[in-house]
Amino acid sequence: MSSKLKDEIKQGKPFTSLESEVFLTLVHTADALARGSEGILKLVGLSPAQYNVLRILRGAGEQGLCCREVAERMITRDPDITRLVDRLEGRGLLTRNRDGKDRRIITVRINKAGQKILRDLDKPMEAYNRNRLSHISKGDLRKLLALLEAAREP
Amino acid sequence: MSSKLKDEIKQGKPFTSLESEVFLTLVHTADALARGSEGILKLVGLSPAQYNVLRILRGAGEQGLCCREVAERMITRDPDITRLVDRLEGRGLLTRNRDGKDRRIITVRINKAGQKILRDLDKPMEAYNRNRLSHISKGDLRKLLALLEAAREP
DNA sequence: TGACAACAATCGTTACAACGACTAATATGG
DNA sequence: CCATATTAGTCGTTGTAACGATTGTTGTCA
Repeated sequence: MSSKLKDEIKQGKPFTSLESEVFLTLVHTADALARGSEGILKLVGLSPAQYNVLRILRGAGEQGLCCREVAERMITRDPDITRLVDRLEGRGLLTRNRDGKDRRIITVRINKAGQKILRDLDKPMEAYNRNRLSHISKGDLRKLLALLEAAREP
Repeated sequence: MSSKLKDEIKQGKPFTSLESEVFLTLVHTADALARGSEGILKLVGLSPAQYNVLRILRGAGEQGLCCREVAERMITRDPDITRLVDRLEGRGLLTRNRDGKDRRIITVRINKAGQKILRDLDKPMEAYNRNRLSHISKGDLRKLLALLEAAREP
């Protein structure tokens, strides 16, 4: 069972370290899983980052969030939230308002249309995630989760 | 230790399933690790995909590979190898040749300049990977590797 | 207070990813 | 052996990710 990725990419040399092998396998696995979910998102014309923003805003509720907070919560970092939010606003899925005391801040809120598109995606996405990982036991999933969180630590 | 990502993204609702939580944490962790290595690659002006292609070609050695084979071995899928190879050829890091019997096939080979740029990156990349994961025991790294490989299974 | 640092968001530009249509070369099956 | 399918790679186009510079606003402290 060792060095499956090595076989797959058919490289003669072994990995230089266990850490590097974990690193490459982690990125490879994440890409493979993400690709699958992109297929679902493509049906409604959302990019993974756009979907992520909408879900963050749904989680934030009525009060909304400012751009910086959205950026901080993204699963995948994006250096230009303005453009990302621009496109979602252009499609009528969220609103922007400068309503706080601090006039630098723009509050972003998901609207009805945005919530509807998320509701339509909830079941297929959930089904995809469960299917994709259904062959791994709950115990192993919890172990994987803990190790991934450890790997993300500074 | 449970639901660290939930705290981090400050979302009120819990995850809809353990599988979804693993999915999001996996993508998030991979992104965090990949971002760090991009900083190293940026110093020499390579994208992660370009770096990946060069490493694949180094692994393939003298005989080189055709575009399709390069695509298959990529850690991160890319639907247009032509352009990717174009840029690397434009920077003089690899060569393209139509030298087989099957005249559809273009063989791509890394050259001296490409090998040099990889050699310059080897140590910093290795150091980054090891540092980033040095707080996890070898046993846990092996466990993580096995679980990631399982997660990538169809 | 007034100069300056820090911060929130935006914008200009460049390069690249993604998708599909396309050309050329080789296999296949009646 | 010819028509057709398949395969390898390329190219046109669109949208967007990335980066840096910029604008407007608020905080800070000499």
